[in-house]
Amino acid sequence: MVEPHRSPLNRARVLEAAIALADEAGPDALSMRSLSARLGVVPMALYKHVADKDDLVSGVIDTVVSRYPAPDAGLGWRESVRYRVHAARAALERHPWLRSGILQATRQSPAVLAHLDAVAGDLARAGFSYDLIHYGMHALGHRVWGFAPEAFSPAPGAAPAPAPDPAQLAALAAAFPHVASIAADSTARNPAGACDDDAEFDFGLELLLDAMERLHAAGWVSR
Amino acid sequence: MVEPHRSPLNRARVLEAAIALADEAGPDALSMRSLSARLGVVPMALYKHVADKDDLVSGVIDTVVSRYPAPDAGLGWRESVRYRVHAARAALERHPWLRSGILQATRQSPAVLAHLDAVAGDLARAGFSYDLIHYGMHALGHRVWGFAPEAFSPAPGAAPAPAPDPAQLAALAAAFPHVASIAADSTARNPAGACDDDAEFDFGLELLLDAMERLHAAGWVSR
DNA sequence: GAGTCAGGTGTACGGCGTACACCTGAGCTA
DNA sequence: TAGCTCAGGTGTACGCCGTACACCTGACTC
Repeated sequence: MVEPHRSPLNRARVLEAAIALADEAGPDALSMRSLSARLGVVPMALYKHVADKDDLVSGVIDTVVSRYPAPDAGLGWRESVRYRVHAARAALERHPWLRSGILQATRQSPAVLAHLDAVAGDLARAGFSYDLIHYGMHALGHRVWGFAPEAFSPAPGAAPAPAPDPAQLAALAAAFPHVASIAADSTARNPAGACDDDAEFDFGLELLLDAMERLHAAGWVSR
Repeated sequence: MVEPHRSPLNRARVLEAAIALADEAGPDALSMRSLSARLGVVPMALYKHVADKDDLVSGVIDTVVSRYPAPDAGLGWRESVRYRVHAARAALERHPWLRSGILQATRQSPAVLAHLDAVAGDLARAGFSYDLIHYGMHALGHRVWGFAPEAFSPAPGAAPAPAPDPAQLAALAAAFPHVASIAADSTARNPAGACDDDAEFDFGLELLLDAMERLHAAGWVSR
């Protein structure tokens, strides 16, 4: 019945399959049941390799983050941090579900810690105080993972603008004039209509790096 | 059998009960079934007042956000924005589940739009260009909702440090020296040990407001 | 007095994570 | 060689979830 000598599962193969499944079908499709089906195995078999669902997604995050490339050693702190953040952003583009995974996983993972440690190390080597590094990284927030903390569209995979009829749209513009003006200004500048995600992301990133540079030079101390 | 003339449900009462339930038992306990039980009604009855679960949580968010107080009209743009952001933060403290709700809800809500519009309005009245307002609010990100985009502990309600044994801790410190140094520096400054969330939040907020002020004065334009 | 209809009911389906008992076969030891 | 251990896969079951669909009921209208 069983394939002769089907090599036994292990954690790495489970995680790899989970990544592939999420890539193909999105984060919601990553269930213990569908994953086990993909591996030709019964759902409970996964629990021999993974403590629970949370451990699974933490492991997936860990696997992906552990593959972030490292910047050249010779780079300045700013280029180095930027490189790491953009590397995270690039991974996010290849695995859009990563965002929800990072938001969902609760177990701390070595690779995740290593990424944070590396960013902190870039700053420490440049002479930043750990006090400033600490506060600065909190200010950076999710940006160190390559995505901005969006206040607008919480779910980036949701319905893409349900074609609002003009009357409704006019009412909206009247009720929320400033939001409407932002939209108008934005489409005037970029007729394609959508936000320029990359530009906005880099705007925020450089803003914060600038600020940290200035505070470092000024000998900032907390409180 | 039924209570005589039990007043019929309506959307507002459903949302109010949902808020109370979330306050008492957390966001995970807010299910259609438990909510209906609380209202003495069968689960499907809720669907007469709410389109689906997502509509429920969107409605809850809308209700809470619509109660954010408004700053005095005479305030400067900076005080006004700060007031709104801190008002959101205060609401978050009263309803910790709000964070997960905001992250989870996908339907756009009038109150949410109004909050964003109000912040944008504060800036617009001070003469900021909509271009800068747009980019600036993206940089602010979730901070306009009163919570920082945490890169460290994704789930603020999770296990509170599982008392790691010293050997393990030393190994961690060796593997992640910069993270360890940050922790050491932080506990040296604040023997209580924990991060000073408020100080970190305000640090990031003021950083961004400073930057926006400077860019505005310099006549910044995107691209 | 018949019709409409808002609002509450009951049943059911298909999904989820996972506890628990069990089986199986390879590898070791006596 | 007989028996043991034990890692790894199985099968069944439970309790939860959101919600589709058909139904009932009682108030209000023409």
